[in-house]
Amino acid sequence: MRKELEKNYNPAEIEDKLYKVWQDKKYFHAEVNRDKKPFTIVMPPPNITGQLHMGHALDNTLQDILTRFKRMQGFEALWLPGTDHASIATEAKIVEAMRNEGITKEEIGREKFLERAWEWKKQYGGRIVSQLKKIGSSCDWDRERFTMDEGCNKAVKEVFVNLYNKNLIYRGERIINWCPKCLTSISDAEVEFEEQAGHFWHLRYKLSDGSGYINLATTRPETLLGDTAVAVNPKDDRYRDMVGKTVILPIVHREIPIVADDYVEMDFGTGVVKITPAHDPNDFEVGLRHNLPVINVMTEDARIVEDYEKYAGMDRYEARVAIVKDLEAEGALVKIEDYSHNVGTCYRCGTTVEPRVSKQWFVKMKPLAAPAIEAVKTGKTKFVPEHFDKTYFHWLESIRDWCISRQLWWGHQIPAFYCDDCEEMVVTKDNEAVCPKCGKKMRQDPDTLDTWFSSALWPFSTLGWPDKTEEMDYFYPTTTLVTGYDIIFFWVIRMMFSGIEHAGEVPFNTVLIHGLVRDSLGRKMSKSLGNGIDPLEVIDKYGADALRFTLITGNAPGNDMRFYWERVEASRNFANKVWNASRFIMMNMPEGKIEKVEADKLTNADKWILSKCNDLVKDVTENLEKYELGIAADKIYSFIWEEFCDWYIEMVKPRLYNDEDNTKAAALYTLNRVLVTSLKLLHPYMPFVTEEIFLSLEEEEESIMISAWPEYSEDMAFKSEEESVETIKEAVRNIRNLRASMNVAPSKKAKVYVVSEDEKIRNIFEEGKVFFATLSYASDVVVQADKTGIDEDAVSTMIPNAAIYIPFDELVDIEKEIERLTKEQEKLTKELARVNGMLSNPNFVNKAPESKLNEEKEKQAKYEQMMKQVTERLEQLKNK
RNA sequence: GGGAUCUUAGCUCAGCUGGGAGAGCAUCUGCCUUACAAGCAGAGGGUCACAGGUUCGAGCCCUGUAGGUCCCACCA
Repeated sequence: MRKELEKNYNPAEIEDKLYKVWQDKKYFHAEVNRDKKPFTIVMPPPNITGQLHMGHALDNTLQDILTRFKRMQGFEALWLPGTDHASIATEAKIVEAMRNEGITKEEIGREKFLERAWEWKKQYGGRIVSQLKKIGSSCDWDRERFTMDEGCNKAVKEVFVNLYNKNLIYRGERIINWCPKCLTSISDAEVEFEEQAGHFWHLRYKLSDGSGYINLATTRPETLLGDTAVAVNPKDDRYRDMVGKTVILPIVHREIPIVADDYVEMDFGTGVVKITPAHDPNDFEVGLRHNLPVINVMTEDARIVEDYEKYAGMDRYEARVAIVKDLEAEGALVKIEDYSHNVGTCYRCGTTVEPRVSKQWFVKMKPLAAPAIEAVKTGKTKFVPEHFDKTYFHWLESIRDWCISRQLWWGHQIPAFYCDDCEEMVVTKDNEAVCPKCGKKMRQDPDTLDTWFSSALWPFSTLGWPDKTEEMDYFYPTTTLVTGYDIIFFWVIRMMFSGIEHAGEVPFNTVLIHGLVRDSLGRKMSKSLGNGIDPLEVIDKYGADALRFTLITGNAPGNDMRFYWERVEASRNFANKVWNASRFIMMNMPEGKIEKVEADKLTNADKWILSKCNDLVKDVTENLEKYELGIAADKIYSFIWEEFCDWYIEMVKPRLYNDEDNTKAAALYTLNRVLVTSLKLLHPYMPFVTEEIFLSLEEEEESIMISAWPEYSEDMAFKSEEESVETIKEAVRNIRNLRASMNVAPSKKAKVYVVSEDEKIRNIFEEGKVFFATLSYASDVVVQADKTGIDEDAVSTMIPNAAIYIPFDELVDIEKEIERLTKEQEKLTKELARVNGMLSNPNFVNKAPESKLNEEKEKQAKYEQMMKQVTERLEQLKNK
């Protein structure tokens, strides 16, 4: 007995249940299977501290659609999930939690801190995973990984040592971006610039020889403590004589040189720059060129160092106020101007970055970047949409060395060891090292690696690399990477050069880029604005299928989208539509298996929808293969709703309700076949509702998600039947239109005459009489070759090669009828003018492709014929 | 300063290799027609930002202009 479905689709009741079955039956699991082709996606690992947001929902829906599609197509589809340790973000959260308890990480020490961190991971790492399951992600949880698990750890050490041995990793004292709040270095990519309102303090420095002053301006007067020079442009005539002289630095009263350097722009400000090598990356470079001393004036947390007694311990902004005041007192302050400029901030905490000179580890980027550029240039890896490759190239071409060491505890500790006695350094995969010179046990570098160092290895570290595993051999390179454009720099680029360098091949063939999900006003969803919409709330209210469908329709790849509840509602309505169509079909379905009906037993209507469905299969498959997920979804939507529900199901009703009808079996077969095919095509998008229906409908099948993807079949292409039914649809539409414009109630049925000299047309209407009658509210349909017996006052409408008359007697208003037909005539006149214009243009006739030419000729014939009909009818009415 | 991208119906957006402008929502008019009112049948609504060019033909390709968004960049 087939299960009866509820009147409305209720996602909440079935989603978790279905997901559990899928998981228990291991449908998500992939194994090396040499009989099948692999399809691989590695999931961008969400942070363990994170909670599911719309970005994850979109990202994972895209991946799930591709995975489910390929799995059904017969690929060994592996979607490998995992989480990221997110060093800075996680450490910051733990430190904060500890602060609330009144303890610091230094107090409990590294070991105890890491214990706590792992505890935290255990507690919260699972949260995001369970949330990913709520949206239906069909990833292989048996292969779930973590960027700090044993395997990843091994890969990280391997990579570090390899790069070090190739001289592609080095340690050095450089100026780096320092976050005074997170108390760690961060990479260039982790600095976000924001426009801030500030000031320009115009200062004047006295020349040591007493010959005058030099004026300059600065946005950071507090760094003056660390100034070691003043610079001008060598071509600047105004200052040429001063180069080589010295000035007295106000407040500090240190004597510093005036140097000439190209870096200085002559026409900006006074053309003079104060040089603070320790606190500005450009100044640092100038300092190197001129051998200037580097004077660090700030502590790790951006307070003034003890050397400057008066300001010692002051925060950089307090010191600014104090120093400006003292400059004024000294007569060195000329004026203060409002000025807004770009300030670098920490992408994690938003604190203004303090450039700082310190000893850090770096990856030498140029040699690694070159092959990564090449791989995209030669098409080994393609971006979708393509234009994102420009972003990729630009970044890689102008890349600077990557600072990878972090002054944090949570992360991969750098595998470098130092001897405290002889300063010897060893880089090794071993967990301990002994000094090769003095035999003493060495001390490991306390720093950890940038989170992105380990995520860069994700596509192969998760497959067992550096070991030569079967998985690595079979699933690598992965097929597709799905991610947002906002992390191309952080992640995609680093995976690319890492994959090429270490695994010997690009990590993925295609990078599918998507945009951001914004709120309905187009703003970024953020915690501080409080405008974020929780995907779980959406799922709760409307179901995961509705959320998924909303996220991938109505938007082109790579573009941002706005989130509207109305759109979710529309998606939910669609799920409900599918549900109800299925419910209707099941209500009419007899017990037992549906027998296949051969083509010669099918009606035109059956063949029409089967043929349309066949085309849909082809289109959707092609679109999915080209990553046009939104287009494919639109096609499925309009096929199911418009063609199948609004037309075919309505056409077929009289046959179902009449047990005498000898085409009933054909109708049932067709309904079933089209429904099952549509469900399969829809399944990657709406996995839950399709599965629930499929299981009630196809009792002998195990699950839609492991059923075979439909394939286009020549046997199901019925082009002439398609045309026949389209002709009848045209007639139906005209009649409905007519009735609506005349305000005829649907309950009022009327006789409909179809008049055509064309026998073929008459046959079409005879064949489709049953459904044509229902759809056009006809009490009776009469098909004939001429107008014999038709009331002169009948209303009429034309379709190509046929006229339709409805004798509405009392309702007919001849004047209005003439008016209506005149409008139709005008319309046809316009169409004819267009098509005649084209066909009488010799350039068009000579140059246009033949198919286009024929198309237009057919239209011309059609319009001429209709014109003739309309004109005749008008004559007739006017002569009355 | 450089680059990317966008400008299409009242709103939010589709529109694949150039061949008669589409969807959802909103609006208007009828319908409780035994799958669905989360529905059905209809209707209105667009100089495809602007100006040139290529082409038989341009929303789509090229050039320029205006406006918006985003990314990158060391003008203190």
